[in-house]
Amino acid sequence: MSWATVKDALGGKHAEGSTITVKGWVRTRRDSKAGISFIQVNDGSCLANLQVVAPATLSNYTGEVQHLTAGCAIEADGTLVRSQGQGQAFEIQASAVRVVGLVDDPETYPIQPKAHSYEFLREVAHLRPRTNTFGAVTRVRHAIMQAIHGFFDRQGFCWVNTPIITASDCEGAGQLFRVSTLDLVNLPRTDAGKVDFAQDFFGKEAYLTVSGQLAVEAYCLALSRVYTFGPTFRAENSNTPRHLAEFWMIEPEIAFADLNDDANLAEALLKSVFRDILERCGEDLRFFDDRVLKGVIARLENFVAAEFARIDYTDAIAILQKSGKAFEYPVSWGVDLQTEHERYLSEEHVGRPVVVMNYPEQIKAFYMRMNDDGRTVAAMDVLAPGIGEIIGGSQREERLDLLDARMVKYGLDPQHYQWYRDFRRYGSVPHAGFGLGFERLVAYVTGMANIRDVIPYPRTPGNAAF
RNA sequence: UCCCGGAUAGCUCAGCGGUAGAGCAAGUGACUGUUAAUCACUGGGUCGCAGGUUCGAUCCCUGCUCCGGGAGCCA
Repeated sequence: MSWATVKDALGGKHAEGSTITVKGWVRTRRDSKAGISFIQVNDGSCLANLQVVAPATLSNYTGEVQHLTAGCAIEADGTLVRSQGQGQAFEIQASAVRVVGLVDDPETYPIQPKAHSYEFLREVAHLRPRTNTFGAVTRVRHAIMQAIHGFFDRQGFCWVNTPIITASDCEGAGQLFRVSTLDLVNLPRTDAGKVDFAQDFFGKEAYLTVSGQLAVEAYCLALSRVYTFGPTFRAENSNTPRHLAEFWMIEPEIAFADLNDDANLAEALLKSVFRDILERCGEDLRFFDDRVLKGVIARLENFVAAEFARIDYTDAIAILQKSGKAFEYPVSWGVDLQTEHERYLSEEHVGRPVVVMNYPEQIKAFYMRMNDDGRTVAAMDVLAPGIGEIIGGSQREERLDLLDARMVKYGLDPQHYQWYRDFRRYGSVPHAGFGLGFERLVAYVTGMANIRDVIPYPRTPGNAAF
């Protein structure tokens, strides 16, 4: 590109005194009757704005420059100079300011130079990337994605693109979105009166994926180290700051590995990503620390520095029972841990990330590996202070007879999982993996409290706007 | 889905049984190498929707819609 980014202009990538062009959107304009206007320009390349100093001698000064308002798109040519004012090292002494796109009606332009509520900004999700917060979220989200791919690449993993449309009638987790081309108001019927899915696009019932795990296990048992990273869909009526109907999930799967290897991988991944972000996203993180959540940087630094605690579910239950806390949900062996229990364990009892391992088999999915005690499975959850469950994973049941037994116990027909059972028939090996909710990770890194504000266009029950 | 809370100007909010206010934003002017500049003036509202009570409802009551917080489900 033949013009300079704001990031490069402020970051010393262009020589002082050189003539450059910048292009971006006006954040604010201040006029001085001494004969100049100050235009804060942002192009999203970084958090900071570039101050364009426009002299009254410009031919379009009174006609255009003095009518610039927040949101207008401009190009400015000028000399990069040290700023005479406080607040920025460099600025542009403009020789020309061209208006590329004006704001039709400044009074109703939603993004004003003031604090907006997140709730309001969700209603203008197409314009909120123009705010400091959403610009920073977008850059950090990108950097996290790069950091994840970078980590796996260095570790010899292959990124496997598992299907988004699936015909597996039970992937194990959550309500499914149906995918169909049938005419809903005139459904084809079988003689028995049932909907005739044989006439549907795929010749059978199909859904959006709730997990790529079963599909990626096939590649794990050939390439040893693989992961999926893609959109995931859950049709649950969840209305919380931690749930989306459409979100992105990372699911690594490793062969010749047990639950401890799995926990080691989870710890290494998270720490590697946080280290990268601390190193790469300093300006944006300082903004989050200052304006969004005090202490978010220290939280990341502590996360990187501390060893994860690891406790058995059975021990966790004992700890909770001895805590003396009056929990809303009573604790006993066999119950799933509630949010309040997870918070106590990670925030109060150990004060750092904790991996809870080996859960009762009846509260976990059919594919998890039965432990030798006959009553727990090799499952783990990673609980982080301040966000709760961020990772859920397990060692997979690699023994066919035990897998079949668990399927039957869950009311699943092994006939429907022949391809999945094949892995256990042909060169089966111990393997393990986990699921990491990408938006929960972004929320944790940025300190944003609501997951709807770390994805560009959130999909939640009753809301698929934009 | 359950429990709480909310909906008043473009935005953030205050207010009151007698047909509405502030700050910011916008427009105009003054002033100034300014930093979410400052000052003055101006325009801007079916007080979420539908019923009910009342002489009169933005205010009280009922229903609905939407939003937020907490919980469940989970990543």
